[in-house]
Amino acid sequence: MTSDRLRPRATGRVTLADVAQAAGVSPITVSRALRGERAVDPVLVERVQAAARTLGYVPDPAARALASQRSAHVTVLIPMLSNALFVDVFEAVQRSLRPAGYQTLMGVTHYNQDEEELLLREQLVQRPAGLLVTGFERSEAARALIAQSGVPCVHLMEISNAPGIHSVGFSQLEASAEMTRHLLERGRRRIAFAAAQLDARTLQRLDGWLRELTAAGLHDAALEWLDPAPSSMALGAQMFEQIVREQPDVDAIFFCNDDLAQGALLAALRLGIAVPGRVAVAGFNDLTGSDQMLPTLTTVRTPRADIGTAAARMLLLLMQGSAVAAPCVDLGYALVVRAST
Amino acid sequence: MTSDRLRPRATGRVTLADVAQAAGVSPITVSRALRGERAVDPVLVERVQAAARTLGYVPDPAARALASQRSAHVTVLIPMLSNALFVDVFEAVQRSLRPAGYQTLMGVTHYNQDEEELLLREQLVQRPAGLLVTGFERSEAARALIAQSGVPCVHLMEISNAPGIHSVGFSQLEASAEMTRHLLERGRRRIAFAAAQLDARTLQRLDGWLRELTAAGLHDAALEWLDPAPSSMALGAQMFEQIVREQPDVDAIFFCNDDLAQGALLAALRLGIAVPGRVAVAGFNDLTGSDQMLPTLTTVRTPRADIGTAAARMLLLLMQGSAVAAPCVDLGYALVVRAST
DNA sequence: TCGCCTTTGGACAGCGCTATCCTATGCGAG
DNA sequence: CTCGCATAGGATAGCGCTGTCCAAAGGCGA
Repeated sequence: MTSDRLRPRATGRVTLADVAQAAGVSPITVSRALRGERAVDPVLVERVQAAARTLGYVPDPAARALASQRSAHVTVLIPMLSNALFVDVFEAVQRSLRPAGYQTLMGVTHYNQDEEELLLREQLVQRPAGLLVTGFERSEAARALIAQSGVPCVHLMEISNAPGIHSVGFSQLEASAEMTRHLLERGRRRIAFAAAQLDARTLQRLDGWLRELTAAGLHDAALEWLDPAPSSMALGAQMFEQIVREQPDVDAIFFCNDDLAQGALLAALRLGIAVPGRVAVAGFNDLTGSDQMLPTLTTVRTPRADIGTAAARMLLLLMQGSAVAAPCVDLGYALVVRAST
Repeated sequence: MTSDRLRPRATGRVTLADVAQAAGVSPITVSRALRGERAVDPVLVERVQAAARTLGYVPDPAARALASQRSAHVTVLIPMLSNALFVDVFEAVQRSLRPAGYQTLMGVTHYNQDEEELLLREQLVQRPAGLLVTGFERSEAARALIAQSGVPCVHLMEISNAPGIHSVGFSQLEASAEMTRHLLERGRRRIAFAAAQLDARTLQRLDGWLRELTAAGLHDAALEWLDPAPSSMALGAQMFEQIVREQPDVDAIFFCNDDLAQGALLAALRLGIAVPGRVAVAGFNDLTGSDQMLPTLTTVRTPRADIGTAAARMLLLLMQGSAVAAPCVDLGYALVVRAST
């Protein structure tokens, strides 16, 4: 006979031991049968599952975490919630992870490395089962924390072929280069690049634009407009006004995010500046509303929901210890040509 | 002497016992000193804190949850992430709860009662320290789950004076009524109400509009435009076109959310319909971009960040067992009159 | 001075689960 | 027929912390 108690738990909770008693097996067998861990006689599995169902047994995550030294939590670190981009990624992640029994915890770094490091420290203490982080730009200490923790980690948004690194994203640089080529093909020659929130991805987009303009022999430092402030429609409007005022010969502006571009389109309407007649406007990410603007906004559709889904799938594999066939998944992007160019 | 082990833990983790040994006290004293629980000699507290700092001790949340039967998690249930409204509430909540040592877990119900009930079930198993839910509209079973769990719960967005209920929000009905009165004062007589995503709050806004129009003797069922689809700029544009086509004498449209109203303003531009000349347009929530529209959008500013902050503060009190002076906090709203009316 | 009550430290016994080791059984090879 | 090995169930011992009870020390009124 097993050693499980006969008296009910003080807490009133249905425990493994209760199920074990009902099924006439030992608690450890219940544990194994329910988790599908090790081989258990199918007949017993059936009996255990029936007992668990009858008693309404639900495993206690805290006890499980304590005994096994790992939780069923996945921490997702994203830069900002006000950018719909990351909200979409997060929701896709959660949608994939929840059915697999994982809780998703969101940490917002506000584009701040110190804050990210602190969040990482706080989260790793909880022994998350997995980690999802945005991009590769972080402090040395943060990098070390991740590596030392041994927690499986997948990087979002950008891609890298570095050994041991798992990433799901697309080439920000190539996406930006493609948009720049599109503007060149439309005959634009004075193509400005306007960016806010100067994080790593923004700068990669800057590089893509730079590469193409340089290749075409059309680069001019006066065409670079970088503002470290957070991205917003208001800022886009303001940048647009400034650019057309200070560089009247500009015939296209490539904004590094759609919210800036949307603000710019509205500013153009206010100022009576013809788009794309006098100046073409392009955005990035294909956010909500870009297809409603006047004119509709040409942009780059980025696969943010797919990134979330694929990253979650990869993390699931890593968490169960499986090998990942392709540790670097490039989901690409799509140029969406609308009326603004 | 105490019974703490001398050999290091197998996991290599610094435990309470290690701190106890270093400080020369029993583990339970360390526990109490660190939590500020019960009275502990200030001298010992000092010594324990020093030892903990030196050893880099961090409490294990799983062990704590198992022993105390409650976690340091707070679950926030919101309807939708695509509505910036809830994202803002959530961020404010997290910002207030994190410094207090609580983890925030977000559950998205997609405006679906079954999904909410399932989420609640999943979450309550984890014995969260607190619960934040949106509004009062939920299944009987969900209500019972919350009540039986004994987990402190604060309701967001709407307010109620019902006994035992804790809520932070504002009167959706009064806010809507105020906007309707504003339109009436502007001389509008055929004021349509256009809503999507027909949840409880939307319907309260409908009631506010209805009350004022009825009071003014101007109600007409043909002015009600309700669409159960999710709210979006595209839908707003579509509704605008339909309304002006089917009810050409409409001289104002009050949209129940800013994204709809923004879409409507853009549709008006496309169609060459003068706003507010031929028809005034009003929104609700004062979302990003409403101040950038052409014309800028008249709307109701709702205190979403404040709701998150105040709700978190109230929950913190409830979680520590304190009495809450005012269980129903009305944070009000502000009519923001801009150019579209 | 005695007895009672308050204050504060500690021992003990779990919380509910799983990692680890051990044992019993069955089967094929030699 | 024996040995070795694979398979599957179980006993044991925690994981790291806190709730509960107990005991020792100190304070104070009668």
